[in-house]
Amino acid sequence: VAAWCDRFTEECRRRGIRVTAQRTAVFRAVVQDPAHPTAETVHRRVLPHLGSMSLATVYRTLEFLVRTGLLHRVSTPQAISRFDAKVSPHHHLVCRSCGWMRDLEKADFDGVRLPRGRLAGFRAESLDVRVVGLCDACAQAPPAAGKRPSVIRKHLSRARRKDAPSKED
Amino acid sequence: VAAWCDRFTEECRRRGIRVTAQRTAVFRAVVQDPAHPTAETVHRRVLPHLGSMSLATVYRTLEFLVRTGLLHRVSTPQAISRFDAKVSPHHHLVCRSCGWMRDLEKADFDGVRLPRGRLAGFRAESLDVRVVGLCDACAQAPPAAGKRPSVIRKHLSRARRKDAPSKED
DNA sequence: GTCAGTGCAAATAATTTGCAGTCTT
DNA sequence: AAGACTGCAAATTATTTGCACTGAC
Repeated sequence: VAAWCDRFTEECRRRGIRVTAQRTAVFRAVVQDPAHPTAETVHRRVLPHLGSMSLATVYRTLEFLVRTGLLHRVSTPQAISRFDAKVSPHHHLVCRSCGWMRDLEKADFDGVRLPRGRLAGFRAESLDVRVVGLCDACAQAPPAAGKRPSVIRKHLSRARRKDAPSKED
Repeated sequence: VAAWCDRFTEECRRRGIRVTAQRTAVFRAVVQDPAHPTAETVHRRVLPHLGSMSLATVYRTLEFLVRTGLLHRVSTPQAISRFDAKVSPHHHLVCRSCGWMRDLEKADFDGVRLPRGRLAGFRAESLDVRVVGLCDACAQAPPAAGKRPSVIRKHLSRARRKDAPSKED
């Protein structure tokens, strides 16, 4: 973990990217969280280390790091961006209910190959296998009576989302 | 295509779901568009047929159809929801730049299996292979000088998004 | 006739941005 | 010192919702 952050600093220096406390903190927050945090989760995690950091800067920094290739943006069924510090090829487990994610090793799907001939007119760059389902917590959670867990966004109020998506620390 | 709509009507009747012009139109719009339209694209496509339909109803209807299992919601790198009328297992091609999507047959990745033992504490339900890259149009598009195509949302202004994401009819 | 379904406009929620001040190189 | 980075608050954009009305069964 610390190694990643060192490599991060190196990489930035090498590219002439300024190394600020905020950038380092954001990068570390993503590295530390295997659940692939949202911008808001990153913000919350970064605050204790920096005293203060605006959410806007978190967004700007995440965006910046994605653009420079130091982070990846991953999409979830909730249509809320999450971020991944592992930029080498790998796959994902994703909870369709809360958006929680976890990495799967590339080796878990080593046999998967691009289907030749199916990709006419498309420039394929990467292949991502996602296993979709329910995470532990959501599988246990009461099915909410008659309601099915499909109305996604509105149930993830700012307050609640603080807990679910990033269980581990 | 027409067959799908018939099956749609049947299925609704059987379940006691009211069949309205709007629902039929929304369903057909999704069926007809292999690029997996966004809510707004659906809205635009539905207008000529109905004379008028509010965007709010489009959202409500899409949400409803997803909840009843008649449509699937698919996530994109842009964090904007897109919809898919093919509810049987299959895979996707997705453009990382404009969000355009296309189906890949299940057969294209038939060898893919869930990695046993890797899924402890996770209730896997489905497996989705996504080939990420650049669609024809985005691959041709000028790289915008020094800018990389990563600042996603802001470049997809309402006006522009009308064109790109749903090329085919 | 009844109640689900719809339109409209206002409310939310995630994300972006203008501007002025601060800090890295 | 120069220009990149940040904070704050306001702006955007996608999506949802309250309420009154209409239409499907």
